[in-house]
Amino acid sequence: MTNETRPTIADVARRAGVSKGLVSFALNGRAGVAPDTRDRILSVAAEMGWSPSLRARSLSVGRAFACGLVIGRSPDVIAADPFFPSFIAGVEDEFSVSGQVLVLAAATPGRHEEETYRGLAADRRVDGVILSDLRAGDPRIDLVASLGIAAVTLGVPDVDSPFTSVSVDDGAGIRLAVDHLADLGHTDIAHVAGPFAMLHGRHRAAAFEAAARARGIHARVVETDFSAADGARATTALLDADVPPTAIVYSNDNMAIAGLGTAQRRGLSVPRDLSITGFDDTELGRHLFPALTSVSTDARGWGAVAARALLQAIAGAEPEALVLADPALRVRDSTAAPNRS
Amino acid sequence: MTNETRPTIADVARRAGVSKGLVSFALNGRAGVAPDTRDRILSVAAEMGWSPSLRARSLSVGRAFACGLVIGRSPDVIAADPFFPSFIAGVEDEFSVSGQVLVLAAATPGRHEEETYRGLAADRRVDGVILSDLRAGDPRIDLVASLGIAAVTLGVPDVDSPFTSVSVDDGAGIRLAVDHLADLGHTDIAHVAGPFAMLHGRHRAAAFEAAARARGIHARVVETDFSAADGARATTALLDADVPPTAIVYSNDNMAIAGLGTAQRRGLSVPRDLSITGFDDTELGRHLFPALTSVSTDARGWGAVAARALLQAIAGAEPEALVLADPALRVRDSTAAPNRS
DNA sequence: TTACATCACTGAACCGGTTTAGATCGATGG
DNA sequence: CCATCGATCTAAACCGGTTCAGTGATGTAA
Repeated sequence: MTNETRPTIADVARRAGVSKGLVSFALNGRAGVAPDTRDRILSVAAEMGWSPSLRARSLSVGRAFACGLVIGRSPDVIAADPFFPSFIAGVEDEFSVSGQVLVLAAATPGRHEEETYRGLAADRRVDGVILSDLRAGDPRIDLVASLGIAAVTLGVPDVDSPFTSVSVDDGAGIRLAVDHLADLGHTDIAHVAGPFAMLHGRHRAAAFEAAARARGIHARVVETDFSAADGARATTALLDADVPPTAIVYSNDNMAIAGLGTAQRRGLSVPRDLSITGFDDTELGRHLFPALTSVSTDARGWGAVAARALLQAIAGAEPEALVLADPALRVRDSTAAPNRS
Repeated sequence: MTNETRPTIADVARRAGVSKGLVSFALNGRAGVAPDTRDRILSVAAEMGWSPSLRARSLSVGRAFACGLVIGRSPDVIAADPFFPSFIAGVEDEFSVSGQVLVLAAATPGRHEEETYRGLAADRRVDGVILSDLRAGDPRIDLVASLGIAAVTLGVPDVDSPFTSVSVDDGAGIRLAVDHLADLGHTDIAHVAGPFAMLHGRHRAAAFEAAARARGIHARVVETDFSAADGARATTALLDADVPPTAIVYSNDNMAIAGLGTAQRRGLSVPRDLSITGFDDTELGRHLFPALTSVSTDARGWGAVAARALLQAIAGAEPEALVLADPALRVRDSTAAPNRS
């Protein structure tokens, strides 16, 4: 147990022989403090091991020094998705150097998302939030705006938004995959998409159809909820078709892995009988047999940029539209020329 | 934008014609308030849409109403591990009903863990922390104790600890896997273990060796860092042996999946040539080919129990040692009798 | 020499709650 | 009839910072 009474600003002021206010000025580097006085104050503070109470600061300046991330997917789907951990690591890269902290809230099905945001705002727990998994006509934009807290959206919303957006052209990633398969000679490709209710699910599907059209390829799309189970189901449905596709572009690695298992279970050989591409480029995909061709995005970098943008928004910066570098395609062993036997 | 001036306790007091103190008493359900006065105060408060400022409360009662979880693994390893998301969902199950909030901090290699804890404590950001991934002689126990914040450990530390521990006998899970394989006729089983520096990695390895000894089985253990890459490397090493094992017990699903890919890449058929078991029972494992036999633990339930225990510890409860239900083995298609050809 | 800035600093109000010491008042009891 | 008591309520201190108006002292220009 440490001695419970930490020094306060008043202790420092007394010891340095100045007023509380001056200590505050010295600490915050504000003008109007003589250089040698400042040094004396700071050294006394250091000597006493004083650091300002965040709670008191928080009350007087009216900021929480914290930002929130509400995750709206079900735990199972998050658990299988490598995006959030990497993204969060990126956010921390930024926050840890700026004294901010990340508050995580999970809005599981039982606990509705809106209350979670309202709760965070009612308590003024956070100065801003990161809105992920943007949906079509996402009600959270207006909700968060009306709650009066800052925000950054991951992706460009399809409704008017007063917030900075940070996005990746994941359609470009899908196009890379389609072009790669077309170059290999595939003419019948399917896309196992994420939920159309989510903007990125919808964007990727649209990019897929556009890329396929551009290459004169027969395209079909199956919608899923992003889970491995649904990825497997979609794969089964595609392979059950009268004339199944010769390649499948999945919208995440997790479903691609489940799809690979599904194809193999039916006796198909990948990539001989079916080519497969993933999205996320997870470490795991590299160790499958065959190693998964996948679209690589920089989730961690995304997190860092989003965090930085959010801090600027909290500081009052004008909203802007940030776009990250395009994803890249990592070609491995799960794609090959179609088997024309 | 909402009107920025939210009502304060003084507004409510004025409108209800009482003093600030009495509003506080009424709100916190303390004795000494006449029933009808209390009702009047509460209805005025509700009518004005007042909720107490968490910041002010935090300053005056000296609590943060938040708990921390510091994740010490590298983002890649976390990304592949379904434990944390599920665990966090469980923590949220508990926190969301008790007005607590979870502060997540990632101590990535660049940013040392100790500073992260010190930072959280220096700012009094959190009232308690959850210590996960316990290590041998874990220095965090003493550190956190000296920092004067409450804590709960996931697993029983091997050093004296003033904190409540919440644990699962994951050794029991490993034993189930070994017994299952022994029952199938395997006499030479390997274990791809987690880092021995982590207590659960060590425990599972010890349980493996004990279970193997009990069944008269030739046992070998390879240590890894829990990553898919290391799981693949360990598998390669095992299969390169003069006489390779006929079954491998992995200490997480992620490595088991990488191991499966590695075996298949060498032309081995699972389970005919090699039986494989995982640990975590991830959704993905069910959709592999072959579907993965795995040890199932209740990470979400663990999170809920740990959260509850931490709240009690913050409230001043005596430390105790909580043990959750034993894990179960989900037998699927990646295990079979050894091929004695 | 006077007027006026400027600089360094103090004192007090303020953020919005909680908590404690005491005031008021009707009821009880001897 | 007066002392005591408990219930109800108020006023003010307190948590630990930030911020702002104002005070002296010093320097500079007229």
